[in-house]
Amino acid sequence: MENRAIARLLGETADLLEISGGDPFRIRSYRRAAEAVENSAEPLSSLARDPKRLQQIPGIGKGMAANIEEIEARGSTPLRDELLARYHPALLELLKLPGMGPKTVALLWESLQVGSVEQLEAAIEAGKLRTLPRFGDKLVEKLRRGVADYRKNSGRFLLDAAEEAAEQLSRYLLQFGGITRVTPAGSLRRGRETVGDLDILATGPACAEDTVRDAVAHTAAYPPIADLIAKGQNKVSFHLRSGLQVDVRLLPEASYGAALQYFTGSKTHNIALRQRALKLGYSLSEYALSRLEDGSVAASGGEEEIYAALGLDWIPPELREGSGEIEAAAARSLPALIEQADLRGDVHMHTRATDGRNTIAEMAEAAIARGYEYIAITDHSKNLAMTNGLDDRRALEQIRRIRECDAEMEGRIRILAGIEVDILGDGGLDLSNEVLAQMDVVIASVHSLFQQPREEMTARILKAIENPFVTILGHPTGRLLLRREAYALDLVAILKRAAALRVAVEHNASPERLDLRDVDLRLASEMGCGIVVNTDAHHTSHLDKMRYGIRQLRRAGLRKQDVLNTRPLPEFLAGLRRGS
DNA sequence: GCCGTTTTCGGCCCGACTGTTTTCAGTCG
Repeated sequence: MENRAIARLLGETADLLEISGGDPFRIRSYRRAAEAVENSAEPLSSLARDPKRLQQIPGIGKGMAANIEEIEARGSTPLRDELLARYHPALLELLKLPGMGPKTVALLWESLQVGSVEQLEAAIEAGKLRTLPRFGDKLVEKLRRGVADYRKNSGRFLLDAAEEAAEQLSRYLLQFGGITRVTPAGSLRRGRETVGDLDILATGPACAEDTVRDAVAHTAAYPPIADLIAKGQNKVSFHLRSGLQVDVRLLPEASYGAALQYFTGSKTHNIALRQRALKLGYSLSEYALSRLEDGSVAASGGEEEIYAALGLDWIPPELREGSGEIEAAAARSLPALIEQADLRGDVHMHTRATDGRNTIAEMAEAAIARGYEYIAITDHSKNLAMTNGLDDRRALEQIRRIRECDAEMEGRIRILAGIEVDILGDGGLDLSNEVLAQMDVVIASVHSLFQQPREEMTARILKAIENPFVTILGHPTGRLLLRREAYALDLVAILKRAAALRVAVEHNASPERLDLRDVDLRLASEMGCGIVVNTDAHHTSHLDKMRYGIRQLRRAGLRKQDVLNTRPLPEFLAGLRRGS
């Protein structure tokens, strides 16, 4: 079973346990285990036979290792079976409604036999909720709205949409005299591919205790607000019209570092950090790191000083997922993560020859403006007819135009000739080897393989990448690989053979499609498969999306040397040949 | 259920907001 599926079962058990009123600490240990499993770089299915190795994962002890083994063996645990016999699985959906926690779910179930979103809706309409203790008009109304919102959108937002919303809100907040700094925190700062809600931190003289009231009022008056969820002393929560939930905190300068640390999360990271603080005689809150003995402040203004006071190197937000980063920071062994400035080239982009918007020269100029030393023009091959894909003849013509344009650049940038070739149903390619041999970069993608029997896909991908001219395994293969369970792909076999795996930035992806997982990038790197990050730009402006790809690599803990297109051109090209 | 410079028992992160209450429970991040 895939790690993610195991994690889901453990998390589900935690939810059910919570509804049943179980021991909070036992619940927490299931949650911790779920996160540990999800973040594990190694597939647990390979570890499950060896309890000793399972137990080396922090948060997994003897009992949890046994649970995981049983999940691997038969898909559930005795505790989970018992809980599911008592509670309907649809109860778990109820937990997703705002204002609905385990206690309320249990109450609704036990007193009204309400066990699903549908039944809750019916109970609200029938006025049954008002008979329960603690259920006033406001709570019932909140649940009614919650059900409506749940039906409307239960998804997360793409990083770039969240970033855009954050920038707009920042501009508005900064108009208010005395708000001097606005910083996005939460999963946006951690660079998650999708963002569930937006955490925004604001500070400045206006956020001091005696004046914050006006700043809060200004925040709550933000025009795009669809509905206000909460307004407190220094916190405002609301939904934007897009449905994105935003939490704004207005805090005095003195506690900005502690607040930024706190609101950046992740939750797991923060819990681990607080435990460490306690051991060292401190207490950490969103206001300060303070000494337990007398409550005096040890650090609060900046993140660096807080981490330093706890004996840690500053931890980049992308690594704050509670997966060993604190231990690494204590041992001074955090990786020096790749930076955008390390990149020397973007090697996947389209032009007007197929479905791009710009010419070769325009793409090259845009790349020069972004400081690149080389690019590759990689239009589609003929199998993607709807994009006007290139056949052998047009591909040769395109190579000639690229070479010509490259010469005209007079060394300002190198333009490589490339192609995004399709892996056909039988594992063959839709351009001839004679043409592929003249390309500098051949990205093999799997558009048409989706139609094929799933159990044969591994063999077909392997056959395709055996072609000596194929240099990068590309889109949407990456996503396919990640859903290896669903598509029955042998990820390890493929990564062992592939020269390089492309990490693409999907400029037009939906949240469901954008699910490249950090662990797979690490795994690919460990298997000796090169990593290439590129944008798949169809327009010059798409080149700016590279920053999202960089965030993904950073979250996977990758360094400059792990990524091929940080290298000078000759070494980049050499890196595309497996084993060299 | 996990974990150990508090080490095999007895701990386990912290604070704010809301609604329905008059001292607090539940939810949330």
